Amino acid sequence: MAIDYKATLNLPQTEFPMKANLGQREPQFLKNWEHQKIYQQIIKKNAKNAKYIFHDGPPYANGHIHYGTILNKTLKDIVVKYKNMSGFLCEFVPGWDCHGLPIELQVDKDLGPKKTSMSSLQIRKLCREHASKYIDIQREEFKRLGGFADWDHPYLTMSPQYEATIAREFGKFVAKDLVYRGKKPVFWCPSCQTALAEAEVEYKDHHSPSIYVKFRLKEEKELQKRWRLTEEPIHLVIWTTTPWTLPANLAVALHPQFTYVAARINKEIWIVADGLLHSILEKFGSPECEVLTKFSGKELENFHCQHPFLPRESLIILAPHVTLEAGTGCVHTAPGHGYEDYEIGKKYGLDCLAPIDAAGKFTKEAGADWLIGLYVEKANRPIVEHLQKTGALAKEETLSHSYPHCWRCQNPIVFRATEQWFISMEKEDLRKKALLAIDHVAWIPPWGRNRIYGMVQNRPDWCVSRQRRWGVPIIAVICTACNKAITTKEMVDKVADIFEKKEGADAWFELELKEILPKSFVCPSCKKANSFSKEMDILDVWFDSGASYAAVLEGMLKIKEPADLYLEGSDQHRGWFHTSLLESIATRGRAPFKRVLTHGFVVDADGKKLSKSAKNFIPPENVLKNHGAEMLRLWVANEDYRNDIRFSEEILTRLVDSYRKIRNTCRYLLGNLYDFTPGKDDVPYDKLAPLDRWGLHILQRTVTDVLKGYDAFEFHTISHILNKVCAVEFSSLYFDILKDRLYTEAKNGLKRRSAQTVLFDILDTLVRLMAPIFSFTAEEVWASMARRKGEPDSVFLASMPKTISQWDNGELASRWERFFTMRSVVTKALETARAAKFIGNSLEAKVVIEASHDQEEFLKTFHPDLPDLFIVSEVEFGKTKGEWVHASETILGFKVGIEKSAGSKCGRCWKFLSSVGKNPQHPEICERCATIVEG
RNA sequence: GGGCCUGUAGCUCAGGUAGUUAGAGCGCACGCCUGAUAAGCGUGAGGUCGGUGGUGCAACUCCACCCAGGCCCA
Repeated sequence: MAIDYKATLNLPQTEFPMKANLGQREPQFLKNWEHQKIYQQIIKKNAKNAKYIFHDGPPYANGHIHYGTILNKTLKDIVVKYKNMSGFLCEFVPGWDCHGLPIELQVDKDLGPKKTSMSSLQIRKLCREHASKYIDIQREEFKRLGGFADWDHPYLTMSPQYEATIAREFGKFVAKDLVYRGKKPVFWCPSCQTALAEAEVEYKDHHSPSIYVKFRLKEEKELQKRWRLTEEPIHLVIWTTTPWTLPANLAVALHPQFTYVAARINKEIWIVADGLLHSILEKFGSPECEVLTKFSGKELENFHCQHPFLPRESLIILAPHVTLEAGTGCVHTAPGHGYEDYEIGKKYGLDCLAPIDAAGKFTKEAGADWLIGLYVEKANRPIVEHLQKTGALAKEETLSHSYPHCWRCQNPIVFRATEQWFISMEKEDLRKKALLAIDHVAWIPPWGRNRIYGMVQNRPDWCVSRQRRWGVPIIAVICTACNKAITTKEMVDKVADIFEKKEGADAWFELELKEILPKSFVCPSCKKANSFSKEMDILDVWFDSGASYAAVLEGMLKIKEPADLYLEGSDQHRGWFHTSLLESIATRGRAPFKRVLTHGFVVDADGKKLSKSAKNFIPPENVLKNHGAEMLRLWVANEDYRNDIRFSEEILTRLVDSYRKIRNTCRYLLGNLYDFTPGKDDVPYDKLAPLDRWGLHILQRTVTDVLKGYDAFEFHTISHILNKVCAVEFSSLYFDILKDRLYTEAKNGLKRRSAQTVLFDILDTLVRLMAPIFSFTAEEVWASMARRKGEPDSVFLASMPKTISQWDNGELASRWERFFTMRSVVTKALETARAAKFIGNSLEAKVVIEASHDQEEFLKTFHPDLPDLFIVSEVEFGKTKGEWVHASETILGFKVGIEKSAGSKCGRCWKFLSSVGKNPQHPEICERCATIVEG
């Protein structure tokens, strides 16, 4: 009976499954990590090492995680894992941004009309519960991704300590006199009597009067002379759809670059934009028109008009927001009733006049008795009539247009200047210092510098007050006599202490002012009153997260220097990076970070933004279930996050494919190392087969490149490197050639042990390089492999591979490179023969090489391994003959012929050799195999 | 409308200071193997480098404009 020679081979053996089944198996890994407290172990292990200070930016505690947050947290996790495996102590304290409008609005919505009957404290309690709920949800979702962090001790901007820090940081601004109170127009609902946020505004169609109003020029005489006109009155004609804002008119704006005309129309001289003259004439029924002169808008800057019905002058100003889309090119400007008007008004030092009260009724500031007490919408009619009477009205129509309405009561709203709190950008040179600091920070990618620089350069003073309830209050009191707001550092610190010791910022809503104000406290402004009320505005949430450096790095981690890294999406140039910078500059005189890394946004296959309504993305939970978090990690690591990054079904499929290659590479390695014990079976470097040394060279080069990728935060290069090296150098070259040696050589012989030594180094190195990205798979491999003595149970407690210069052998590498070029000529020749069905398995072939002397000598240095290196049975040098000859196009004079190998097939190693049958004991196998089988 | 940025094979990415027929891995097609087997190996086909003009002897690479897309602001 024939002997079963297959049983005498050393075929790979491993329990490591080919199919990863990540969706189902990952939760077990997560449980193990949690059980062994892996994060705490890592931190404990590195406790004495140099710190790499990473600071997590807080996501908003509302809703579920999405691709954006997955991308962000995974990138952070890769950095933290890498740094910790590279000999640093890199802590990850995750955080959540808890206050703010979106949560309050959600709570509002859930409450419905009940809200009006609830106290601030009750609403705040619901907001707190809402935030807590989503913190728990998001925490579980983040954990599912395989990220390591101190999940049990996150920072929350609504914790009493954090709220106290926010208050104290605000106190530092107060102490430096950077905080002031001023007016700014906000959306205001007169029927709800409250300020509205942009998100609370709905645009609906609305009928408004549309009027043209003449403003008589004050400096007529001068211009009549300049333009050589007769002594007729000159009017600037403005257009508005809100006549009730005319009492607040302080200016008429022209565009600095537009051409204006002075034209005689209806026997009067009007000034309008040249570009609109045609449409104006049409509107007025094509009256006779004589253009008297043309001039640039710039010419009238700082001239004046008479207000049409108030004893006041209107300044003529220049504004870039003037357009030629509608109107006259002369824009009625009321800084208290429009944002653009406000902005430009500030430039010209105009007052922020808004002579209406909370209910939308004119106050005595309106300047005319007949206006006082009138509700704005109701004032339109009398104003128009008044204009008509005095002859200032040029035309009246009605217009249907989109107008802002209150989302709750559905009534039209107004823009109204209200008292707000600001942080000055100029005092203490805050802006200048921030700009200076920007150039001392490393921005990745580099254009981040320009982006934030431009924003800081152009931003207005920071409006930090919000007329809301869910946030940290602005600690200030208001004098009931003179209405001045007063805040001092002492006051703020005292309240902050109460926040910290008690139940947080809720305290502000309960405490009595006598608890914080000294008995003798007198209003510093009017010097007489000692009766005050509490300021009820809260701070902009961006102030909260901007204080995270103080609360988390200084407060929780006791760190004194700036963070090494902040890592967020590119929208944070305006958000967290921005406010963190401003706060740290103002309070500490330096940036809170040394390096800021930004990533782009997640878009679909066509580069379009993901949207729930367009349904242009796969829900993340589906990906988790079907492919596991590992595939999301791989996705994050595969794409160049400095640009927007795409996610699609096809991309996912490609990732699954490339994952399989890596996984099977690991499986091959594990399977062939089943009987190898590192430290016992290793072969020293100088005894290794030349090809095995080449393997180590490739490995060394891979280590260098991968570490470079990690250090430069260019993770996508790592994926590409690992992919390519596994597919090309290892799988299709090295591993393929190695099979014969591993399977057929003596189990404990030098040839096989030499190969295994290198395979072990490859596995031991790859698994570490992979770990920060392929976290689940690396841990799985680590658990399945034999390890050197003293190595920990988790790959994350092990170190990144060291570079071993002995392995880096350029001379050897170029020899092999030359060899592989020649080898590819052989494979091409084999392919021609195979295509013609001359051979199937390459072991059926004998390779005949016709080459120059030099080439032949070179190849002979690989003797006697040439057949194995080509994976054929025989190699000969000489004249090629027969049909299957391939001449190289690139290597001059190099020709390869394929012939059938003369020998018979060895029943064990499957090579076709003449030695088969020579051993009578084993007539079916070759001599080498016979020797091995006999032991 | 403004600021910052992106656009190279089906996918993900390389392509110093402009210089020969634009590269890689994956995928795809075809074939081989059946001792990594829902694996492995080989060969091959894919690109008017978003578009249009311009400056150069020469442009994926420089300039202008346009188109598409993203973030932020208005």
